[in-house]
Amino acid sequence: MSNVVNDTGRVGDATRSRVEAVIAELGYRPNLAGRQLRRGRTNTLALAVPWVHAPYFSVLAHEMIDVGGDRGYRVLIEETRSSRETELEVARGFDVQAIDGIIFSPLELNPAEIDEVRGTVPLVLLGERADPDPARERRTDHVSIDNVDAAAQVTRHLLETGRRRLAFLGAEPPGAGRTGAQRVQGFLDAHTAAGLEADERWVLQCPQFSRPAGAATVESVLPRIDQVDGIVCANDELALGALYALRRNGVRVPDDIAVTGWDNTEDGRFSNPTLTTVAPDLRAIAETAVDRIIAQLENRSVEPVDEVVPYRLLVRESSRA
Amino acid sequence: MSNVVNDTGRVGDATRSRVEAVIAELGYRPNLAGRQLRRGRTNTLALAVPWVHAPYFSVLAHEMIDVGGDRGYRVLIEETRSSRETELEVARGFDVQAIDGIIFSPLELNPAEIDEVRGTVPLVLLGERADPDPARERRTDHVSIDNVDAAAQVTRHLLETGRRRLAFLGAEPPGAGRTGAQRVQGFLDAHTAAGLEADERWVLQCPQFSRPAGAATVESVLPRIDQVDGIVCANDELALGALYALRRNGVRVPDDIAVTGWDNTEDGRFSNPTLTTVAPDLRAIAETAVDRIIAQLENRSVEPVDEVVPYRLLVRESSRA
DNA sequence: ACGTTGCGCTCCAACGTTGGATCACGATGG
DNA sequence: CCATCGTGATCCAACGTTGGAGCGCAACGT
Repeated sequence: MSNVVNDTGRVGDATRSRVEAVIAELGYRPNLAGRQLRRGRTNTLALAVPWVHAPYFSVLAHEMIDVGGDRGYRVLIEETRSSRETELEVARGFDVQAIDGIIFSPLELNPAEIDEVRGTVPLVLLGERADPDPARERRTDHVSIDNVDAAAQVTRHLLETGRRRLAFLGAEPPGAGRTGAQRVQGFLDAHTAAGLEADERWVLQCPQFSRPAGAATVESVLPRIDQVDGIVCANDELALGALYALRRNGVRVPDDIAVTGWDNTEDGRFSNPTLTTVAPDLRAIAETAVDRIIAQLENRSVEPVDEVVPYRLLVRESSRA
Repeated sequence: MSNVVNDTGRVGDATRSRVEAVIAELGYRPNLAGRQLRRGRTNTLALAVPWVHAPYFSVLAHEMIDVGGDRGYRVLIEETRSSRETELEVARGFDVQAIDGIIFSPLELNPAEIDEVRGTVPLVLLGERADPDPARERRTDHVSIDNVDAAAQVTRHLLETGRRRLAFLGAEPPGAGRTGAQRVQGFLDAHTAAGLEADERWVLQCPQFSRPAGAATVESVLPRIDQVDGIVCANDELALGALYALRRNGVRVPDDIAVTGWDNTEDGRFSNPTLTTVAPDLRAIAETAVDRIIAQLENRSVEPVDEVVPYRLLVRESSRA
């Protein structure tokens, strides 16, 4: 019977059609638990992200589900809620047997910490590239765009269109390897390359990468906002929050201040003004990540890789000269 | 041993701690497949939505995951991609044994069609209320806000603030019980109640409830856009698309035309102008839905219910007088 | 001293699937 | 006519968990 369902073994034509008839008649569906128990595989991948409802992650989830489906895998979404505890659970390979592999977009943990606790479950990290200690040998697959490079390119774009006093919104302390830190690095690099010096007082941190946080941070520097003529934001949500706060206070974008985002979320494509942004190739990220998991499952290429996928700079109204 | 893990049966203190020590030492985690096979339960619910990346559904998913987690259930997301085929699979109770219950937000199927094909898996429908044949006996649980009532309230709000020639964006043919149809109904009801007559030529359909679709539909009626002074949209995304198209063409919101949305997505809270919207109580929807599934699982109250959860009208800039 | 009670430990079948091992049978070759 | 071979059907153990059945033992009552 399993030979008919899975088309294995030697089965005669007569028996085959007889079995098929019964299957159709009873509406038989193989029990996944039994199958899993026997096979030891679930054909299920987990995608662990901080929040499903963040625009970037919801689109990422959509792409992963799509790509996973193409490859014969169900993808289930796990929310870490930016909790260190939950992220550690994920890195350890939570719920091991129920899942064939984990695609993990960490927020609180850096690659070194993940390498330290990770088990044997196939794991691919998204979104971080820099490491606290770059010399350290990586043990885990990794997929992302070149954050430093992309941030430098946005910054150069603003400098080249005549903006001179730039702020950065969504910075994070260097050394921990967080996303915000890498993007700040590119921001600073671009200044140096242009023979300019970035003003450290305008490298601003935000409690989260959300619209309310972006708006609140801009509000807090409003008294001296006329000192800057451009704001590079670590993501679209911060940028949209910034746009909101600026508009509320009569600052015109892009006339008085240019604003750029990151992620190419749909909100930024339809916002007023439309948002200049860094557009990572999400499809490529999803495909690369899923394929790496499959490679690990098949024991091919045990060597951890560090895949860099393309991105594009999309210039829109918010940074017009 | 299972007696220790699950705290069942009679176990002495000595044995208990001895077993616990071994569990800790080996890092034992119960195998879910084995457990499921034995127990016949998975403690997993499926949430089936058209798209994960639509803002409304991504927030809904977030709430479901949260509420499900509180109740001891993992929630996994299924994308139907607005495919009739996939929706039928879901209604039939796809992947039965792997899932304890399904929370289903249908797009293409109406309640009657779902009742017809549904199996025995606990099922709760979201978002639709009207039925092609209201006299028909419902067989499936149902949770939503009162769409007709809410649409009437938005429309009344516009009429009361002096708007007189209103359009509706995102209509759907009546009779099929689709969301858009119910909201149009409320729109028409409010006109009648106010002793006015809605202009049928301004009841506009859209291919999808998305920003691009909203923008495209507004573009298509631009030549005669000065005939209206208010647009009630079937959701926030359509409304944001409309705002975009209007702005591109020099129509001022709310000065020339008022625009309202539906869903209270974050995009509408930070858009320019901010968007008047109908805010369904998502938390209540999630809690009610999950609790109904659990009730069905426990065989309590086999009677299908039709729960109506609260909503609020949030008036923002886009409909100011 | 023996029977009874009940606590707590050990044992084992069953959940459904799978695929190798085993077995039955007809065909072919010597 | 018997031995061999190949085809295809059937059988069964194993995956890990669970909870009831069964059993040993100590405490208690008579």
